[in-house]
Amino acid sequence: MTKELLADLDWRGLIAQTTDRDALTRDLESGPISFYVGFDPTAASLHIGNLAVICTMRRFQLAGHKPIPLVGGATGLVGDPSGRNEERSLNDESVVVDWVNRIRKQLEQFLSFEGANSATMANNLDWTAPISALEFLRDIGKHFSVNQMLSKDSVSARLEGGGISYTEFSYQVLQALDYLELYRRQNCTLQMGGSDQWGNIVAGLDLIRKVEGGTGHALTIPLITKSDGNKFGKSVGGSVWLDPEMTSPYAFFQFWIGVEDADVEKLLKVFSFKSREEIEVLLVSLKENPGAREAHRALARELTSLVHGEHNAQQSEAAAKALFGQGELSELDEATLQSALSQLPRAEIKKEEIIPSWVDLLVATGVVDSKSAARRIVKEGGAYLNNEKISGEDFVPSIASALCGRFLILRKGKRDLAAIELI
RNA sequence: GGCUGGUUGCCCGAGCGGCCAAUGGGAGCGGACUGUAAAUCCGCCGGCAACGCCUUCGAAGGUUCAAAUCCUUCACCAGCCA
Repeated sequence: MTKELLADLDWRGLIAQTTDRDALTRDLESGPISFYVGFDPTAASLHIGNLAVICTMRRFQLAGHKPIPLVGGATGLVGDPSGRNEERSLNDESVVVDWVNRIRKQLEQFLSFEGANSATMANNLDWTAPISALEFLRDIGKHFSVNQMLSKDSVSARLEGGGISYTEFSYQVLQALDYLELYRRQNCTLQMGGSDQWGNIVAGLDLIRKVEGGTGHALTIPLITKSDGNKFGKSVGGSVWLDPEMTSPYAFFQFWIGVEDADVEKLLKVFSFKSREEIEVLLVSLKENPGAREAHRALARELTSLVHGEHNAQQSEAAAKALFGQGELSELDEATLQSALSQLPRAEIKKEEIIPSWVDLLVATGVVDSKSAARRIVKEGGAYLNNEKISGEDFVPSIASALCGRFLILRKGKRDLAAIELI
């Protein structure tokens, strides 16, 4: 077992809080342990916000430990009050089932399911669904003191503010039960999560102690914030998703490229699997030659590759190069153009139909969500066709302007691109 | 269970019968400057067949020529009392 695991995590700023640090260090060094991280299906995809803890899981596995990614088929039906000041609205069961499957697939790509310390997928619905309400109250509920439950940050914050339903109030019990079950079934002795999960994790430890007389560990990682204090991971259209259908590999790549200088160091440490030495080299470059943006590029490359695969990462970078470059778009050959454009939001129109206005075309690609917004862009001087500024709200591209006879490249502002293909 | 106050656009938060698509701040978007960065400055920021029309101010009804603003019922929240 690598002894430096926790030290490395420290250096990366990935440890917010742990239970007895010495005991944890000892256990981690004395052999592989099983650890779990839960992900609730609150959307059809995981997003960048989940990535920090996913990467941390991966680091543990690379260090020889055995990950148990848990998808919350049960907890997702209830709703975690942590970090929210309002009650969630419940999602349909069928929707949650669908989301569970999608998220499970996404998690699989970050971990290895082979070898001595292969990962094991878990779903808390497996042990939660069979329990009757009475069993739950008698066997599990009895171990919880409402006084303690009320004092948890996640609950007390809600008592001050938006209130909390009995359903969400019970959430911590379910999560505690998860830890207990995994402790029993797989000798899982560590649960990790975002710092907002501390209370829930500790509830699990208490339960393990009361029911089994056992001990385990808790480790939380900090919430990743931007240098301006805002929540990290929001982009043009909202969250940056891991699902390529929801956030294209190109958009994903662009997200990292566009990160503020002040955040690069933190992001490299949190997300990159490069060694400390390699990261330090990049940081020197960032400091001495910021305009070259080498650190940004390395970050974007590595993460796009991790999430979307090497091929998509290269494609995205090539697309950015081709489309952003100072060179003439008309000089790009058809193959390059086509693969670059395949990364962009796009729409198709039939050649024999009348070509709609630039405004209509932009709306068709989904880059903006109303014609008003598109018109505004034109009026404000942020509208381009094939990298040439256009003016006039009624501007209609000509067929002759199509690159290679079939592509129109729309641009909104400095860096928001979309493609139209004439078919 | 009673009383009082609250529910406004992505978020916070003004408005308390017509001048309200609704002040202000934040976020976001466009422009200038740059390095596809930050800071700064300027502009925009419900929708549409667009000097007009349509849909928004918790939900449903009602009063009025006219309601986010008044009344009724419902839902949720907060505080005080029981």
